[in-house]
Amino acid sequence: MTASAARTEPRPAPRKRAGNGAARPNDADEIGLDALVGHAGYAVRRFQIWIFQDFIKTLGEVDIKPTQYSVLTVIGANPGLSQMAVAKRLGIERARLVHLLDSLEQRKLVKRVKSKADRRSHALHLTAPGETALAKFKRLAAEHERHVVEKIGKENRERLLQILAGFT
Amino acid sequence: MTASAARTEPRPAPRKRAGNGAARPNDADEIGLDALVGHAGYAVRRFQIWIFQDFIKTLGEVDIKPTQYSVLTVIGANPGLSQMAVAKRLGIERARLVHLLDSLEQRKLVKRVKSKADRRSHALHLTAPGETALAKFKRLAAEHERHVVEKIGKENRERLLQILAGFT
DNA sequence: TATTGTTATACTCTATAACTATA
DNA sequence: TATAGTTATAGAGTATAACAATA
Repeated sequence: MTASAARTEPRPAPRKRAGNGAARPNDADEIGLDALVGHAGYAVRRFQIWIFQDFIKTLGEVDIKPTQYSVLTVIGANPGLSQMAVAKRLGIERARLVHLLDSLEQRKLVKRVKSKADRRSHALHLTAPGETALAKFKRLAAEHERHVVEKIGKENRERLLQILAGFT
Repeated sequence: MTASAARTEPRPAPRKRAGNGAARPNDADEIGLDALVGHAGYAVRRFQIWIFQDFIKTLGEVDIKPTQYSVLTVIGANPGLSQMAVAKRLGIERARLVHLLDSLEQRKLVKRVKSKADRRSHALHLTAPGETALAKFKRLAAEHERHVVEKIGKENRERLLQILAGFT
């Protein structure tokens, strides 16, 4: 066992407070998380909420959410993709992608082109204004990414990306 | 610049495919993510989805979701907490906690006790069967945590917990 | 028969607002 | 006035199922 021993096992609850009239920690941030501190999922979820909130705020002026950004980015880098291909790649339900694309198409950022090879499917492309807009979104997203660096540090962000590289 | 240089800046899109009749990557996993690979939020979100799915599956036999587990754990470690205190500590809307507690109370895992100090608030406690059940949930959660280790490795999980320790 | 895009439904989660009873 | 718990509503997000057009 190293100094940073595995904390996979449930550890004894930190001194339970008396449930009686004694001062209970209803007030401050002295409420113990107990086993939660040993669960990666808890920290990851809280971090994910923080990071999405910052993304939404930073790209608020252009009204682009993380999922919309991911769809635009993938279409921009792979013009002609079908809706199924985008949905599978990003782990979005194809039924949901329909509504996402409806919105992006109404905003004239994306266009659905009827595929000649397979007339069931649509080839997805950015419009000319869509290309311009995406460039701006990427600049704002880079600004958001700098907020992440400010929050957890440059090296920690690098490590995080390396650790999670498998979850493409 | 080190070998693992910062990838905060938007990088040139990897060779765009021809949008014409050439083979488009609608089929395989050769679809480039472009700028998304440089965003911590994307990897974190994908990982968070994976980890929650594994948690839900691993604790499926006892029908406990991550949020329910977090509520039970915090009440177990801090008996007598008010609903507001739990909601604030875990970042849950107090309106939503009402329904979560309704469900947990119906399952006889938690009880709401009228507080004598402040008759507006409820002191939250685990029931006796709730204590027993939580012990089992913690064992299953530890099993889930071992799946995380299998997925990303023991050291990487440790590093992740350290990096995200601030997001309590 | 199977697949693509679509529509529809239901359930969860999030975000608000308003109400009540207490403080 | 303000707060704790509750109720209600609307909007995302997720999970399904079913349908039309096409393969």
